[in-house]
Amino acid sequence: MRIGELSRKTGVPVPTIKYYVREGLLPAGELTSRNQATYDEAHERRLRLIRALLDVGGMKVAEIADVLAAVDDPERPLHKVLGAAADRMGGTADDHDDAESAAARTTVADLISRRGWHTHESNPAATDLARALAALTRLGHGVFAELLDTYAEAAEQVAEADVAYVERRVAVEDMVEGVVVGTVLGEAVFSALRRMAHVDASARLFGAEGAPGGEKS
Amino acid sequence: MRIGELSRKTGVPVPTIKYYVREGLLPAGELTSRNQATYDEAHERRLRLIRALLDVGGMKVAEIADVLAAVDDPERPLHKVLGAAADRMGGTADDHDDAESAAARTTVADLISRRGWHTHESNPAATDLARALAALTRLGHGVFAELLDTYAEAAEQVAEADVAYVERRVAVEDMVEGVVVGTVLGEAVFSALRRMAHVDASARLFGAEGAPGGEKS
DNA sequence: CATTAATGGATACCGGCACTATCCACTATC
DNA sequence: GATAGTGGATAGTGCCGGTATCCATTAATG
Repeated sequence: MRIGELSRKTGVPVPTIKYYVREGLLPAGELTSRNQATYDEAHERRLRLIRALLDVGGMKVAEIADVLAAVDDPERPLHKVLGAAADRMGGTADDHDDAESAAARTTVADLISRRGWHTHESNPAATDLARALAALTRLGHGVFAELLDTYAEAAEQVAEADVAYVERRVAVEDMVEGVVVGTVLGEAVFSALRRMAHVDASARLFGAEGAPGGEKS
Repeated sequence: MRIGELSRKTGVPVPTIKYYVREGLLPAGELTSRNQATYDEAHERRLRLIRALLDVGGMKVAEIADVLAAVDDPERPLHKVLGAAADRMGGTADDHDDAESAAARTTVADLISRRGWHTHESNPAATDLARALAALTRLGHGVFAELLDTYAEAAEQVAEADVAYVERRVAVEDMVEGVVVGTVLGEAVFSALRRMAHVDASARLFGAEGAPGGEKS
C-alpha cells in the first residue's frame, strides 16, 4: 500500500502522515525506490492509534512520540510503558511549593499508606494529585479531601478491571498497546461516564432532568 | 487593593490579569480615578479559581469564560451550570459517522437505559463516550466495552459523592462554584488516583513494584 | 511511449492560543 | 518634583498541529 491509500483508508491527509513520520510517531514506509515506499496494516493500525490518542485522549504529539517509543521498545518493561502512558497528564508544573502544597503531599502520603498501595509519592500521578488538592485548598475547598476515600475506592475498581483487561490480551505486543489504550482512552470513557452520572445524580437530588428545554430555576 | 498587590498575592503577572479582564474571565476593578481601580477578595478568589481551572483542570480560556459567565448568572439553573462545566471535555468533533460510531451510540443508549440514568444520549458526555467507544472499536479494542458496567458503577459512586458534597455547601453561590470545582478539579483528582491505582494493581498482578529498577516482563 | 498523477523529501508557512512587551497619559507616593 | 505604579490599547512572542509549496523522480494510463 502506498501513502495515498493509507491516507484514504484512515482519513488522515497525506501531508499530515508525512508530518507524523517526521515527528517520529509513525515509522517511515519501506522504500522500494528513491521516491516510493510501501506501508502495511501495521502502519494503518498505528495511524489509527495516533488519531485516537490525539482526538479522544487529548494527548500532545510529543507525548505520543514518547509513549509509542516505549511501546516499540521490547526491552521496556510493562510498568514503564504504563508509566510513560500515565505521565502525560497533570497541569503545567509551575508549583507554588507553599504550605498548601506541603499539606497536600502529606495527605497523599497518608492516603497511599492507608490504602496500602504499592506506589510511592514520587509517582507523577501522586504529584498531580497533590497539586490538585493544594489548588482545592487554596480555593477554600479543602473539605473536598473528605471524598478522597470514596474516589480511591472507585479508582481501585476501575484500575482492577483495566489490569484484568490488559492481562487477558493474548500476545505481549497487544498487552503493551492495551495498556496505552486502557490508560488513555479509558480515562476518556470514565470522564464521560462521570459526567453522565453527575447529571443523573443531580437529577435525582434536585429534580431537574437531564434533557434540555427544561425549567428556569 | 490595587492590581500590583493582587498580582503579588496570587503570583499572576499584572499583564496576565489585564488579559483575563479583557477576555471576560475576571471583572474589572472598580475605578476610583481615570487610571486607578481597586480590587477586593472576590477578585482574588476568582483569580485563584481561574488559575486552578487552567493549570489543574486543563481548561481553555474561552471555556473558562463560558463557565464563569454561567456561574455569575443568578438566573442560570444549577444543572445548566453543571452542563456548562461539563461540556468542556471531549475530543475535537471531527466525527466519522460510520458503522463504528452508530454501534457505539447504540451501546451508549443501552447503557443509559440499563442503568436507568436520568439522562439522554443527546448529552454531550454521551456523545464523547460514543466517540471514545468508536475509537476503541476501530483499534480492535471493542471488547473494552465489557468494562463499561464496572466503569459506570464507579462513576456512579463518584458522582453521588460529588453531588452530596455540593449539596452541603451552605450558600447558593458556594454551591455553584462547588459544582465547577467538583466537576473540573474532581476529574483531575480522580485521574491521578486512577493512575496510582493502576500502578498498584499491576504491581499486585505482575509483581513489579512502582519504584524504578524492576524486571523485564 | 508520452503525458499525467502520485510519491518522498525538504522547507516555509499558517491559524489558534496564552500570554508578554511596549507605549501612553495619568496618578500615587516618597 | 522625581519615581514608581496604573488603566487602557495595540502589537508581538513562542509553541503547537498541522498545510502549502516545491522539487526530482517514479508510477500509472491511454
